[in-house]
Amino acid sequence: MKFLVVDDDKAIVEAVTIGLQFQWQDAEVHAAADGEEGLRLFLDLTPDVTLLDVNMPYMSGFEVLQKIREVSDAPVLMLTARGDEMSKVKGLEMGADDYMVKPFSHLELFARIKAVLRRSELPAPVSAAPSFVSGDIAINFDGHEVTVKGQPIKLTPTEYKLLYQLVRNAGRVLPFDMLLSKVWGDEYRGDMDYLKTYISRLRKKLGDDSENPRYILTERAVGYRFARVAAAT
Amino acid sequence: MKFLVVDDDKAIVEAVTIGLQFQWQDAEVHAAADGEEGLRLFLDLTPDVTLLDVNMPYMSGFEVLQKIREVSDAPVLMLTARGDEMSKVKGLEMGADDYMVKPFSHLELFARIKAVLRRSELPAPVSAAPSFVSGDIAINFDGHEVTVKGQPIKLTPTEYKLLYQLVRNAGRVLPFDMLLSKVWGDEYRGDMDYLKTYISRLRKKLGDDSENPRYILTERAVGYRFARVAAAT
DNA sequence: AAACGTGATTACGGGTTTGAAACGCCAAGA
DNA sequence: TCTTGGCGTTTCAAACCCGTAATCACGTTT
Repeated sequence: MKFLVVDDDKAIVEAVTIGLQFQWQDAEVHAAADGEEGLRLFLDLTPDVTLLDVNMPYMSGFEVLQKIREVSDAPVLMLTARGDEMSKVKGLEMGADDYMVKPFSHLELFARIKAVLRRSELPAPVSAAPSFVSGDIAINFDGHEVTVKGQPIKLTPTEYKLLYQLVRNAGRVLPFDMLLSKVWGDEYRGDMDYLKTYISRLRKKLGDDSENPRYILTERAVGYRFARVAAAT
Repeated sequence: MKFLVVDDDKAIVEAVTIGLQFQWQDAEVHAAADGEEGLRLFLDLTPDVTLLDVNMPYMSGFEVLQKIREVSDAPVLMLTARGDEMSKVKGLEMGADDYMVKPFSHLELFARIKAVLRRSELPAPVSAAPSFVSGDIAINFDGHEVTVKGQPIKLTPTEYKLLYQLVRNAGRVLPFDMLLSKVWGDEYRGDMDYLKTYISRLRKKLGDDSENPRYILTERAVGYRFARVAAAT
């Protein structure tokens, strides 16, 4: 879940950021301190939810909201110190999804964000096409599906996680320690035994030959690298 | 536009009614003075928007909301004299779209109703989607009707919600925690027992074999996935 | 009042995955 | 050629994960 927080009050940004990361484990929070920067980040990042302060230098929250609504229907919650009616009504009429007056409770903010997300979360089109293809291997990340020469193969969770890390960084050498910490956890750094075992299992399932590997290449004393191979026609 | 106002304070009902009729010329406003009547009217009328007071005789607004959410996703705004945090958060978590504390400005109320309507009317593709078909299974989202090989089967509300989540994201792995939070609520994250039981029941009713499932596939240690199957001709 | 349907919990069995160790092989350097 | 460090493979028992049946509590219906 990607959030954008636009507010010139650093204390608020920080507090909200921490709260969001606590509520959504996969929260990716970006922050902007003024309207212009906020709009730029919005266009760049296309966040899932935007929290927008009204009173800001350079460009007010209303202006930012207007620009956002010209190109996007993404959920926007306005935050403001002013509690007056017309400001609220104006924000909502302009297309904001909710409007909160500072100071607000974090619990309420999160509950309102969830309420808005419930409504706006479209069924997010699931593409049937694999999201990664290399040689005979195709991977659909949405469905955790891996096929070799069109045949689906079964991977255990750990095998999948390892393959995922390799493929995500295809073409780049991943140091052993980095793979260990990403797949097993930080405390497993240096424990080559796991890696050796699982790389071997992966190669077997992918039909790769360690003597002459096509996919998982070994960089001696450094790490592994997933080969970027032209898709088989 | 059909509204339902549930509140035991006649003055509020009357004022809101007049306001609604002023704002929406084609407004059709129904009123109920207590929770039971409110629920009954809701089921009878299927209003476009429901305004629900929390403190009412016989059946609290929370109870009414819960019952409503078992069968419908229609927009609900809670109204209350109590302004305390937990009450707001509870209402929003239970599926309310907004939560206003009395006394409130009519302008703000209408602005919020409009904001909620904007959101809830958009997912036209969902409600318009005639039905979902996969293999021998056909689902009519509008009527909550599910048929297997042409035979209609009865699902309990919880079973339906679970199936709905799976089908809505057919082809995508849904993590256990996500299913738990969507079907039972955020506070149930980690409680695998519910999921296991209901998945088992669903599979039985759908005629699916867990050893070799056609529809609900298990991604060990990750989640469940509804198979994307070509419709049986 | 009794039967029923539903949702919430618990307990248990079977299969799969994982961790850990042992062994084997190759390549680089002495 | 020998040695050693670095990587690959296999094996097996313990741990874990999932499916299902059984039970309980509660509210509704007959």
